[in-house]
Amino acid sequence: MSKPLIKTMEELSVAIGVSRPTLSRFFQDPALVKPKTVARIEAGLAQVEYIPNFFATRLNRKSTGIIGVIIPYLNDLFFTKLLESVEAAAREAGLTVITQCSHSDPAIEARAAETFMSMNVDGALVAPLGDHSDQAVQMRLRSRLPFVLMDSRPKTMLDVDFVGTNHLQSTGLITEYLCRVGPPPVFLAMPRVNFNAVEREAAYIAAMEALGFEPEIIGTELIEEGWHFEEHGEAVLDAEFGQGRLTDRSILCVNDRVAIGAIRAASRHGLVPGRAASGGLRIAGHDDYPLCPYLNPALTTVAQNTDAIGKKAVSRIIQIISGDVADAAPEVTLFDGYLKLRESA
Amino acid sequence: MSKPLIKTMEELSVAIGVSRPTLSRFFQDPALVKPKTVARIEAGLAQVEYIPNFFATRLNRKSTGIIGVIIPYLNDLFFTKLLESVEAAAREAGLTVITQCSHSDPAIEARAAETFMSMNVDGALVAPLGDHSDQAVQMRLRSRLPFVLMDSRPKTMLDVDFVGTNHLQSTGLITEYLCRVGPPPVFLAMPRVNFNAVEREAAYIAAMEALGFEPEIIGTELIEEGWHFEEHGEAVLDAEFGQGRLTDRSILCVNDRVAIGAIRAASRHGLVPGRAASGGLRIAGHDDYPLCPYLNPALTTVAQNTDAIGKKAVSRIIQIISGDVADAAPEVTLFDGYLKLRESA
DNA sequence: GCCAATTATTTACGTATGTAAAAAAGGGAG
DNA sequence: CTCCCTTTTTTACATACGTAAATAATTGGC
Repeated sequence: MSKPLIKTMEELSVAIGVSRPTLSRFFQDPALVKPKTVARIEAGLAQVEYIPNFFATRLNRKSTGIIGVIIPYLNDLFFTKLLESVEAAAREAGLTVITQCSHSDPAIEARAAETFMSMNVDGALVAPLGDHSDQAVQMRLRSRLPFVLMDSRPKTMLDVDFVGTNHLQSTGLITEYLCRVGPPPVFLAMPRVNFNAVEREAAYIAAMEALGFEPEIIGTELIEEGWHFEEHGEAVLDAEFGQGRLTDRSILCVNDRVAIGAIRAASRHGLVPGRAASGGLRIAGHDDYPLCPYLNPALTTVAQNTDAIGKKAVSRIIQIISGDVADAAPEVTLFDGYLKLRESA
Repeated sequence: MSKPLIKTMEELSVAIGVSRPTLSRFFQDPALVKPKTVARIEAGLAQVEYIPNFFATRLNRKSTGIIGVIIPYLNDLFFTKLLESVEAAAREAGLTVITQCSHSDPAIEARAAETFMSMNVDGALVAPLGDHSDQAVQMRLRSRLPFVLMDSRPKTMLDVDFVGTNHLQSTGLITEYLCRVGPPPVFLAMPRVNFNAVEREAAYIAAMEALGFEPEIIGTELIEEGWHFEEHGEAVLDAEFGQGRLTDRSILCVNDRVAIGAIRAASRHGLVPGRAASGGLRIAGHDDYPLCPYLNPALTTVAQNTDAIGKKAVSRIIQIISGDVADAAPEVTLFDGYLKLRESA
């Protein structure tokens, strides 16, 4: 039933009767070995169980064929979507991806970066934690190997390859939409610990001013330590609605998870946000979180093109790895968001 | 600004003036080296940039200190929650975790298993894909290294260490609850590609029969290729409600993501499921998906103790690794679910 | 069937670190 | 101050495989 287990290429070479280096070349690419020998090796391989040691191969090769990916949270479908896209693109390119999650902890994020350096990964793709990221470690990582930032970019790391969403465009788009179909929106922000959040806030202000409206921003103070997005959205609007405020306004949430909380707050106060709503309340989000179509009401939002972001991040890092970069000039790629009109606004 | 980069322990040893093996022991545990020498090494380390090579260390150590984790999907917060728990427990135990995602593809799952074997990981924690899993590869993995199954268990792998939820209890609990507060529930199942789904279905039947009710099951036929849970739930109930059926019944969904679709279908038909609902429609789920409290209505469900499952899986694999297992007898640990009464039922 | 050119295989060395056994250093008692 | 014992450090070898250069085998042309 179970084939004899062979641990090293050396053993395998005596078992099959081919030299070890030939086997090494076979495992890298069978085309490098004479077809007749290939057949002999494959016949032998069918008789035993052997897998080349991952560490030994990576230790010796010029290139490890690994790209390291760091994402900040796991409990957010936006990042898992992004990760799916990255993994798919990497797989297609024949790269192994090692993912590490920061779990909201700068120390863990820093250790992940060190792990990647110690692995001699071909390149690193990182979606940073935010303000709390240990930027010294990030810069060290960047200085040592091909490095592409994804999703959000610290103000102190502007001179870095980056792939993300054009928040000026995306937030502008939804702001304009909301202004077109109803009263100018209030912006439901969040504590300013996240670069994208701040950027969206700024984009909202710019769009409002361009349209001649007065920006109004709520929800920037931290309500409770250890908060989550949904909780935050619900808490802020619960307080507002409780005082009878904003019940007939348009509310643009900094992201969909906050909007989910916002919708919940609305329903707790007997309000039904919607385009044709009786009271005039509208709620919109940002990101196109996978569950948006299933909310009640279904959430109107701006989609981020996570698929394009992931693909581009991988293709860019491959480009840097292969060395055919025009200059030392970092490339910044921003994808446009697109409206997802549903029921809530 | 940037310290001189040192690539090998050898270089470091001449730079500091300590022998390489002493450095090796220092990096494994500074306590193995004389305090005076430790001070000298640390002083030297502060002057340069050096990180021991990940592959070289793992290649040589008796134990790699790595546990491999396989999860089936990334786009499901249940698994990300489980993964968070596993990573936290592993970190506490000083283990490095390498996670691979199957992306619903048995071939990828199989490759992940091979990667772990080629890494000589200390142990593997796997949440299998389901029917489609390549069980030969899994069994090979299991035969070669400490192996613990999480979340769901193929019928062909009963003789394996397993940590999961007691679905007989959890599904029984919610079934009984629904029977107590309203009409006996219909079970909204799904195509039988998932072991847990089948188990919950069976548990539902058992609970209903024990209570003297006739089980009713819907949604087992596949409606569309490439379906997702939410979509499935919505499609099945949309069809039912469209024909005027089930609108005043209790509906127990095989999991929360299906329930999310179910609630959506209800709302599209103007139905508001709830304990005090006018029409008598009730909807309940299983898992306590993180967004349940924010749905409209908030979803009543049975929570799986993902935290306990993750912790136990890690402690069990550590136990197997350290070799102090009573017998070759695999251990099966099932955690009870607990009711989360909210609004929908 | 023989020789040169080409391709395939092997020899020999390299990779960065772990580890057992041997050597050296240190520390305390007499 | 010396000797013995303990703790550190070093020497020497091991890990599993990649790779350039040298050697052997193969093929095609004559």
